Amino acid sequence: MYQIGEVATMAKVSIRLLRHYDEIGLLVPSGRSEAGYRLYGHSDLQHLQQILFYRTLEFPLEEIQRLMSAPGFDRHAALLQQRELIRRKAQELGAVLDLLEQTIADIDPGVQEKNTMSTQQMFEVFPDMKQEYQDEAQERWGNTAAWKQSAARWKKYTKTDMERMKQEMAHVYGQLEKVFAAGTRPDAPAALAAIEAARLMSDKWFYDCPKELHVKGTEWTSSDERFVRNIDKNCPGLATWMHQAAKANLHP
Amino acid sequence: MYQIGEVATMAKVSIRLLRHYDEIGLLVPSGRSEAGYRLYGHSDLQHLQQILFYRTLEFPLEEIQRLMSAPGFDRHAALLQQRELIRRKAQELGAVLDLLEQTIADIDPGVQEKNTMSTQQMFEVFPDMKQEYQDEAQERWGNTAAWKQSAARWKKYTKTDMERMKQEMAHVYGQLEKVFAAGTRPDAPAALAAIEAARLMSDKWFYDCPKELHVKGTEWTSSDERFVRNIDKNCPGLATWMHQAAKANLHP
DNA sequence: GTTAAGGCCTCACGCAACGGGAGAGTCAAG
DNA sequence: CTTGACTCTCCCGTTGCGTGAGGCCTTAAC
Repeated sequence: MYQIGEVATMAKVSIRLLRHYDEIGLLVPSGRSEAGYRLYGHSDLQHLQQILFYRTLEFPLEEIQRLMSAPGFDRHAALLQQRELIRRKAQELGAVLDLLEQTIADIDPGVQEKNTMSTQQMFEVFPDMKQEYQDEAQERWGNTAAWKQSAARWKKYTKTDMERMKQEMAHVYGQLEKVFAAGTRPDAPAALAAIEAARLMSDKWFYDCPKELHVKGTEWTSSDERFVRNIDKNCPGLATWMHQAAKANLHP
Repeated sequence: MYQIGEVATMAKVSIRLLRHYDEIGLLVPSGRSEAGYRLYGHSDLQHLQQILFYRTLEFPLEEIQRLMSAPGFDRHAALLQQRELIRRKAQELGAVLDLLEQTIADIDPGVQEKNTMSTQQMFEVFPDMKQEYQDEAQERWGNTAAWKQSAARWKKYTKTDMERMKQEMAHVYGQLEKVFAAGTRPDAPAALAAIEAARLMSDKWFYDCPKELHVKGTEWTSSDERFVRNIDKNCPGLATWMHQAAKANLHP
């Protein structure tokens, strides 16, 4: 367990930043000392590292928070994606470099050759960092309306809300795993009950989720390796089974 | 002459940003239409490009403004420096990439090998963007105290102040050039008067500038090719001559 | 014992760099 | 002469922290 100052020097960030991340719930230290000192464990450090990776990609903090505490978040997959995005960012920097070279060449030859560079050229490569990468993350999720709603709701959740949500989720997924592990067929009543509970949870915490959308949702998660790996962690095949159950639940 | 919207689409920035840059005096369009519409000329576009380069390097706007309207600012030199800095930034990104690879490798092997990565390693490479590059720009200037004071003063200057300053500077440099062009020796009374005027101007607009510091200042500018090129633009040898005059002015 | 030096805590305000309206004038086209 | 696309000037809101102020904890030195 490290104190806040140690973490700050290790990660070369300010103490204030760590406190800020605690305030907004992005990185809540896993313990407190008797005197109220923040105590960070090793998992917190991993968390922080993740956050810093996202930050180099200029993700807004809120986005980072949503991503990292999303139901299907998988560290390994996230790292792979980040690698990809950082590669792309490096390429962009390369483009800027090229533009610089060009610009230099354009005004270099001695006194004052006429500017041969078109106004289009002049600005072609500047990174529009604002969205770019986030959009990518969203595409994977597919539906934008639902996404936005989810994002909007997250804003309002307090820490206690989050706690409650986590508990509910654990319970619902526990049920699903139990039913699935028992070999229940996805159109059996017990399966339908469990999947319905999952749907209602999505509806409550994330976005309006009618049965049709839930079918879609389970389809995505069962076809995206990142989610599958996480959902199937304890129960291989669960993701697909959930999708089938959701379909069966359409016409009970 | 382009309207604000055209510039915005060309440079892929928001209209609001352009207005903001106008407000803070960073990029004041070179004209206005009768109706008060901002009109941007080609030089404004060049200016904007410069600004965007600096912004990719995450220079604070105020810094950019100071640099670009500094007495000895030279576009070509600036471009060269920016190239260097962007190269460095690309390297940093590369380092982050390496760290990502390492981290991935560290948790990849199947189930759960123990984390072999030290906490130091975990954070070694994250760019401390805050200062880094600006410091570089400052080093060139040498004296930090004077620099800071200069920076502090700039904050308070209004546009009209800037106008007045430009006029004064033009006048003082005009005098210097005239005296110099006449072949006056740097220790002649006319030279001393002109250099003293220059010193007082520095003192007034930039930072407390006793004669000793002015000697230093002229020494820097006469040994830094970027300034020399600008000062000597019309009068080759002026920078060095000013340095000598400043020395002579120590003991008039 | 106490006292001084760090490190930590919680407010709380401040700041940069814009985003996003509101309300109103301008300008070409139909 | 009106409509739609642009533009203008306020002015308030937001994100991601920086920077104290004022006060408690802990340790090491006098």
